[in-house]
Amino acid sequence: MEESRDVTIYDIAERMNLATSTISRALKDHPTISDKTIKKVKKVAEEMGFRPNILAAGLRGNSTKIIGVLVSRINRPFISSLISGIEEIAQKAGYSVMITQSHDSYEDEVNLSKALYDSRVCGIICSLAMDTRDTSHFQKFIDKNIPLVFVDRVPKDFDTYRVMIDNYSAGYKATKHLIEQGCRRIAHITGSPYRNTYSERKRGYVDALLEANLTVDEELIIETTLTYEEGETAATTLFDLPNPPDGVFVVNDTAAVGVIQIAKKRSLRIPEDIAIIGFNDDPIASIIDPGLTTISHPAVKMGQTSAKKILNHLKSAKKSADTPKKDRITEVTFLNTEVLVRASSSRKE
Amino acid sequence: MEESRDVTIYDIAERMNLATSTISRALKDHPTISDKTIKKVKKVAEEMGFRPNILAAGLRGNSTKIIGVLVSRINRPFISSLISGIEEIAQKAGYSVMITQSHDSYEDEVNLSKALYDSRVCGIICSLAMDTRDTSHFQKFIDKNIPLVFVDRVPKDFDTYRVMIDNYSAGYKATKHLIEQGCRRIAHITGSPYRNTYSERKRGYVDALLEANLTVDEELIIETTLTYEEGETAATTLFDLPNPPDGVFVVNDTAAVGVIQIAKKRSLRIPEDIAIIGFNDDPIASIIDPGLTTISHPAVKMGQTSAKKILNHLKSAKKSADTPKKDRITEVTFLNTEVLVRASSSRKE
DNA sequence: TAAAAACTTGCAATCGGTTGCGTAAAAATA
DNA sequence: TATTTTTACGCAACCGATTGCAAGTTTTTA
Repeated sequence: MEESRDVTIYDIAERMNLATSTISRALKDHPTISDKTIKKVKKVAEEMGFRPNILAAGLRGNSTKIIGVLVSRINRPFISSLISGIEEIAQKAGYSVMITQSHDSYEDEVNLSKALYDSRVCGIICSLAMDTRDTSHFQKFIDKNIPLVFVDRVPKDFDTYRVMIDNYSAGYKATKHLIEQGCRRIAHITGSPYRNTYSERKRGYVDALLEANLTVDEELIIETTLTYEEGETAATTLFDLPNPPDGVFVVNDTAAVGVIQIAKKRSLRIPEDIAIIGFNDDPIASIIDPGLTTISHPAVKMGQTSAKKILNHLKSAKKSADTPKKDRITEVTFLNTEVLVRASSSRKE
Repeated sequence: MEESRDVTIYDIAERMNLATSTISRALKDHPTISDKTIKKVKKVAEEMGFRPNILAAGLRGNSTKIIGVLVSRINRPFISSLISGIEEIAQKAGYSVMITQSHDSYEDEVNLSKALYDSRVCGIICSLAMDTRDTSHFQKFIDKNIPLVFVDRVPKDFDTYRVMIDNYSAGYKATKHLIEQGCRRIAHITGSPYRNTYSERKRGYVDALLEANLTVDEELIIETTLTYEEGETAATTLFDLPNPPDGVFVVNDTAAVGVIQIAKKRSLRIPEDIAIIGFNDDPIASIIDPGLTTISHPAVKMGQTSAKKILNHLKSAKKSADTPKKDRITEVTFLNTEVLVRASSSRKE
């Protein structure tokens, strides 16, 4: 078992009687190296099985080709699809992805942001933890001109890239759909009001109600952590009301499924007695019986878009290395959402 | 906007009139440094906001504190839970996780294994691509004594850590369960025979049939890529048979759900006409109606276990740096599986 | 043909911890 | 008090690629 040392540019330089600087430049098509030399170097490098030491390059340049990802939890349909999209784009461009999960804890988020920073990630994509209010721990990325993309769960007061859906409009559409199905007393099961995703959807919900001259009953608005169990609990509370709702807009499918199960257990007819709409279009939405009407949004595409923002930023930053434009970036990308009507809400043909 | 340079051990050394070597050693409790000095150095480092440059350390030691992960696809319930478990353990130990997905392509797997190797990961956890037959691209990790863990989809002829379930026994249990429910003609929808996960389950299936004196009908064994759609297709084929099955053992829940949907569409009674058992206990299994009987296995725990194998290996390797034990490692860890009986197969009270 | 311009390549410092080896200082032993 | 041991720390090379600047060579221009 030979401890064969990796071949370095020094080995190539020695073999070719050239300087390491020439090798280094030739390998990345530096314009001051002649085409002949470039070709020869590349050929020899190939022959010798040369693979550049990423760490050495990173140390020198004080940056890696790693995109950091910071999300609440990996094993959620939406998040894992998001990551899948990120990884796909990154991989194609020769970048790697480093994944971390905050478990929806602000404290973890702060620590992980530091860890990613220390890892010299070339960019970071983050979806905020449920209880994050202060986002100053991300400022260091801005200061170092490291591209930062907030995706889905974004802060409202941070000038940087944002990739998201129009939550207000989605909430409005969802609620309006229920109204169109004849619902007059629509409940709303939501998450932390600190997260734009939920506060905005709620805003859309409220506006849709008001527009239809329906009253907004605080009793019908329940704040939860959006688990399946909490969906069940919220549903129980709602159905036990003296004047129960005839429609529910739940901000994620997991909790919405909990609502369906309770409704079924109580022999409520869906959608006749209670129409239900969820959010995300998780796989279960199309599997459950009745099919869950939901708001679909392109998770994979959101990931891809986020990754592209990072890559583009890096590309243009390289070009304009001379022009030290340090303007604050405020680029918000909205991806489309769609009401996916299924049986849980279709009262009409 | 000050381009405040990061503080290095040089800065600390200068401030304290000590050598960088002393700082470096003090920060990691090297025994030759006095406790007084260690405390002082740590205090100053803390004050100055020192954060070690991972790349520099990695370059020198030719290794990082990154665990590489190579899986088929991230956005699958089983895989994302697996990764979640890995990340959790890694994070607690101060390690990072680099994720890549082969998309079930052998070629991608080869390239990604190289990329992870080049990234100087300190260990690698892999679940093989669907069509991987040759695993020699992993040999380089062994040669460099980089711990390699195969998880779930493992090769049969590679001496290294393996974390998996007893697929044979699981397949046997699943089939036997159907037999106990009175099924006499049990179909089997499986994946690539090159993957241990599927070939072993099939072996268990066959043995369970033989043991019960049931005939093994090749017509009832269908090989697929295990998507929802292929589950539907396979079900259609089976149900169209002149002598259709009265039970189906599907090696994943996704395809099993496809089977259920087709059965329902054809108004077959589940489980009276056709009993169905899946594999994985994906979230949909408990949501779908009827509930899908399935084989559960601890995805998160498999991830955790895999990560621990890596960490333990690194720990013991550090201790026995003098004892250059290079024996081939063949450590197989089996995690438990369980038949989760739900409505899709319970014919009896 | 001489001088200027353009093209190629080399030199050497740099990034920031890590570590083998040497040595000064303090403590233990003779 | 002299000598051996132990303790504590410093020196300097090292990991491998990158890059500003210098310098040599060739081509172009006057």
